[in-house]
Amino acid sequence: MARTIGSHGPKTMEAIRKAGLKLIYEHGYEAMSLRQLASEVGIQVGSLYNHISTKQDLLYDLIKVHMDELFRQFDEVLTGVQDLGPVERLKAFIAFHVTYHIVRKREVFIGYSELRSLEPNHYEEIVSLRRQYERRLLDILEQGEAQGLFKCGDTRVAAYGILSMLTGVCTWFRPHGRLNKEQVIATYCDQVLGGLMPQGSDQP
Amino acid sequence: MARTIGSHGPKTMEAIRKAGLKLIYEHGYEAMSLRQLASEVGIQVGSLYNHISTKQDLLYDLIKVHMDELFRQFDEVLTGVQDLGPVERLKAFIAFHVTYHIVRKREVFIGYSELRSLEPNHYEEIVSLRRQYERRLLDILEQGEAQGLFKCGDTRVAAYGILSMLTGVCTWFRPHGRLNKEQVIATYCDQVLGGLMPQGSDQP
Amino acid sequence: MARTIGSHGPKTMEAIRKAGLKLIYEHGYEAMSLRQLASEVGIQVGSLYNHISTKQDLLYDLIKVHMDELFRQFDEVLTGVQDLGPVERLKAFIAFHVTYHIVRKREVFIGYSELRSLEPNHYEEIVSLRRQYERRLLDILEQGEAQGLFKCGDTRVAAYGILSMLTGVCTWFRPHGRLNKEQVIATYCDQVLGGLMPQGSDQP
Amino acid sequence: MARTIGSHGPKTMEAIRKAGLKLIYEHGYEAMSLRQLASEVGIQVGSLYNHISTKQDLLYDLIKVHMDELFRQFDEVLTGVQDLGPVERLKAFIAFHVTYHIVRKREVFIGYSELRSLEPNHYEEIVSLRRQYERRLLDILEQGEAQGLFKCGDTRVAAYGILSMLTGVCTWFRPHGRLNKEQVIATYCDQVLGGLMPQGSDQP
DNA sequence: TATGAATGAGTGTTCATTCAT
DNA sequence: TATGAATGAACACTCATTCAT
Repeated sequence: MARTIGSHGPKTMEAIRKAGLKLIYEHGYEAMSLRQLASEVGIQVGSLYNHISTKQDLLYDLIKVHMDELFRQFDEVLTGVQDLGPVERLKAFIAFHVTYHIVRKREVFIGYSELRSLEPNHYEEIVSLRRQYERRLLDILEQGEAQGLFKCGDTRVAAYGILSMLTGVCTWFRPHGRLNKEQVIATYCDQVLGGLMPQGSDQP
Repeated sequence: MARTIGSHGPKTMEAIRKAGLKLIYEHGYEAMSLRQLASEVGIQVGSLYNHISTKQDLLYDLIKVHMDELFRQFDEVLTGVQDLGPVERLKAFIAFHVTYHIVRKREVFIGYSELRSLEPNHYEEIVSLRRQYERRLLDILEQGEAQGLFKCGDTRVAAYGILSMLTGVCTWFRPHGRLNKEQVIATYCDQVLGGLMPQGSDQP
Repeated sequence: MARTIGSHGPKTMEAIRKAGLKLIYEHGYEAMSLRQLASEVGIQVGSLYNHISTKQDLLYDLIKVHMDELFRQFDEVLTGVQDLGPVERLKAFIAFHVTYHIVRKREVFIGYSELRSLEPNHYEEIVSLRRQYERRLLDILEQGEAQGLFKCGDTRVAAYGILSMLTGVCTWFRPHGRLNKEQVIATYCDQVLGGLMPQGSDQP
Repeated sequence: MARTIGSHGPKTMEAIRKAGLKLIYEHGYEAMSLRQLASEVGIQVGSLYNHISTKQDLLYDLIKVHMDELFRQFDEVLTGVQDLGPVERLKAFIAFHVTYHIVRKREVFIGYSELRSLEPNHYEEIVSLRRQYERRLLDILEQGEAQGLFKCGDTRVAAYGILSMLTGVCTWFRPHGRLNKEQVIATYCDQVLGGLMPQGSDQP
């Protein structure tokens, strides 16, 4: 009984990824059982293995795809400002990072909270990607520091601080809450840039 | 002739708490098995139950004690500056928060990453305590805003941002790394206060 | 092409019920471990859960099916004498009850000795069924009493006594023992009916 | 710290026996844990072992003491009628058996329902005692049969039936229920003796 | 591709029993 | 005699994974 045109295989895989995202976000990787996952998808647990190889691989896949997408969107957005100065590029970074972390809050949350559930190989790979992403921000800060526009104290500490601050939105931002995305971005732009201005600064 | 000095009961309980802290920090609550825990402590798995009632209760106990200690130390430290202005109190808060999150990095990490592993009752209680702690910072920011010393955009968003930034240290700070605790505190004081200064300010 | 004839699922379930019946009869519900049960069936303990939901549910299932079968056979047998008088119907009841309790001695034994191992819901349901069964006998006795054929003293006490007497066979009757089933039935018919006859009883 | 006069040792043992009787009656031997028992008594579980040697021995002790008491009371009561005829002695037996099974319903219930929980040695001993007790009734029936006073069909079957009937009271009799003990005894005397009477029985 | 049944290792928890104090 | 802590085996149950159909 060969594969027919109407095969719902890809649909099933997509349903698995979606349900996996939801369940891991809600209960954590260790706490999510494949029985739960299968039930959420509406198939039997054995059938999962027609689509995934192991539970671990599903986790890796979700995180890897998220990281790839993070870089893809980053490049798409930041390319438009690559010729501008550090201040403009930092603003663009903030806007992008906050937006992505609001829109993909579950992927993002899993992407760092379940790192420790990854097997060593996968762990190393993803951590390396995260470092590359941090480097994107570090580059901006170092350039700004070199041009006398920023005064970071320590660029690495500043970068970690900024990333922590911005990433935090995925834990408290509510889509229809008191503030909209743009207001949050504006607030954080002020706060971050104000924090980096050399004394007597005049940020807008 | 009841409890003698040589009694090892309390010692065992302390060993369980210590090992539990370590293992949950390293592998997560769900991934830590009581067999691992007992083995780390050096007793049989059944013996754990002479000291804890359930695995869940151990988690709750670790988090609750940590929250209580957080408030206790906060009160101890902040009492000394309670009559000073918002700027000084914010600096004291930053110094305290960073210090606590460096010294108790494992308790702190568990305290938010394993919230979802708490049973509903426990969850509500701890989340409520966290909100009370956030309020401490909010009070400082609101007072500063009222006195025209801070310009937060939105005090709540600012508070979340500051907390995220400061809390982040527990994930990357290394005791004998490039920077010591005081340098990190100084850097973050500049960054946070700079971010809150209204006009072309000149924070000390 | 779903379930095929060779599928051993139903066979396994039947083997579990059979082995469960045997082990609970021999050792009691509490004393029977699922490891014993699985071993008796020839599968791994975890595989049991492809067929039963809990140990408790297996017990309930065994007792419920037995009670249903008791009523089914009762109706089948007693329907044939429903138009006859109380004496004939009591004889039919005795013959039926003794027969069933000899043929299904294990189900019957479990059915009352493990009642206390049932969860409250299940307990209530089964006890209610048992009361309905007792009522069948009570109806006969009351009708006989009303027609002046029986002199029970107290119909309820008489019914309990008769049921206890007849049910006892499942603890001592041996299939190829000194007496066969028909002889036991005859003896008990004499004894029960003699005990209920009004006339000629000259004991003080 | 030697044994003082006020030692409550015997009192503790008595409390253990009483609590054990209650808990085994309510939940069964297998289902009763020594922790439950200790808690009911108001001591720690380890302290039980100052009074009992094993859980099994407690069960044996409870049953053995009950059997001894059964014989002791039987002898006390039946001695008074040992020179009378089978009818009077049967009546005395019925009155005694019912009385004992009402007053000591828990001991009696445990005495047969937990037989299978006894170790082989203990099991054999108790079963042997039970057979001796049955023999007491058998003697009466055989003598009555020999004298033409009873027509039992089969004395052994009749004895089992009578014992089952009378023993049943311990499962349904309620001290302040509709009927008092004397009424039950009277009813069963009529029923049993009526069932054994030779003449006037015209049922086929 | 889906299913239901199987596996074997694992889970948190309870057990009767022991023993130093 | 009582205690609290320890033991090691056992418990019912769940897990991710496999595989014939």
